[in-house]
Amino acid sequence: MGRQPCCDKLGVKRGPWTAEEDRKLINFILSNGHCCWRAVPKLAGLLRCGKSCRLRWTNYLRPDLKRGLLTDAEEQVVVDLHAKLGNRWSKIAAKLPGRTDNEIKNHWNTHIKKKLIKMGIDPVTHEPLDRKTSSPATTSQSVVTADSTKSDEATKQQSPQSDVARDVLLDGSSPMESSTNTVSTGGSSSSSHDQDPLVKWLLEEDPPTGDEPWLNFTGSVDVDEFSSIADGSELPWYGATDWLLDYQDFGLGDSSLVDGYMINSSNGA
DNA sequence: AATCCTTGCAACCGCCTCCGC
DNA sequence: GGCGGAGGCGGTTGCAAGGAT
Repeated sequence: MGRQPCCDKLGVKRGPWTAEEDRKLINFILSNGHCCWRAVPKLAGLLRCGKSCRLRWTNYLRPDLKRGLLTDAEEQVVVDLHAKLGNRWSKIAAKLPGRTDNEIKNHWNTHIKKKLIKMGIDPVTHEPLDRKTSSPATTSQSVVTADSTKSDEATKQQSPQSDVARDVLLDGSSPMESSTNTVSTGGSSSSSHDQDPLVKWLLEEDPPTGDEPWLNFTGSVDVDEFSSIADGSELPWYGATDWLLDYQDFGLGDSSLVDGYMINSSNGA
């Protein structure tokens, strides 16, 4: 049986989102939440597929997102988590509030990977590159690490060798050494992950907090009235929307979005 | 100044997992 | 237990911006 496409490709817009589309999506989710992504585009008046809407929201529009490059400390956590979890970006992202799996994945591929290679660390196995060639047994074990994205068991059997990358970063020239140590307790001498509080934290399942305002926000804000909210303090995520002020930096400053959502600008300016 | 190359990131695609029926 | 729909995830692509030549 053929798999049904997630959405009818005919009449579905693709490519970069416009400010107007963003505005519609934000308006809709504010008013209704996102109970059913497939229905969102239709109800929001968007010619997008639900998947695209979800992606846009989670990766870009969500009000709790941090913007900008990952800090050194965050980068360190990513390396740690990657050594233990492999390419499970969503799990890694879950431990970094305000960061998305896509963002972390991109940052890994564009920054961290190169950094590790430069340091002589295999970004896949987190082992020294030279050791990889000299020890086939170790390498094959490390492949489990790399392929462990589908296997929690494999992840738990991870070799302690995977700490090498973290250790190098910690012992290296990172200016965030002290701050990373607050996260990476156990440091370079951690030979047993079971005793590492970080590992416990890393492998912990995230209990759903249910506090996410955009999930719980089922109030009936009238979209048309929304733009009339003067100071923004009535918004569920008030205080977490600073990034919206940067919209003008994205070249969207002249859009109608500003009228409706740049509430903080009228507040702070 | 023009062209080419590299980099960074948003977005898409297809598969996987979960959950309700 | 099987099936199908929906959401989630990770890999990959395409393009714009910046840098190098």
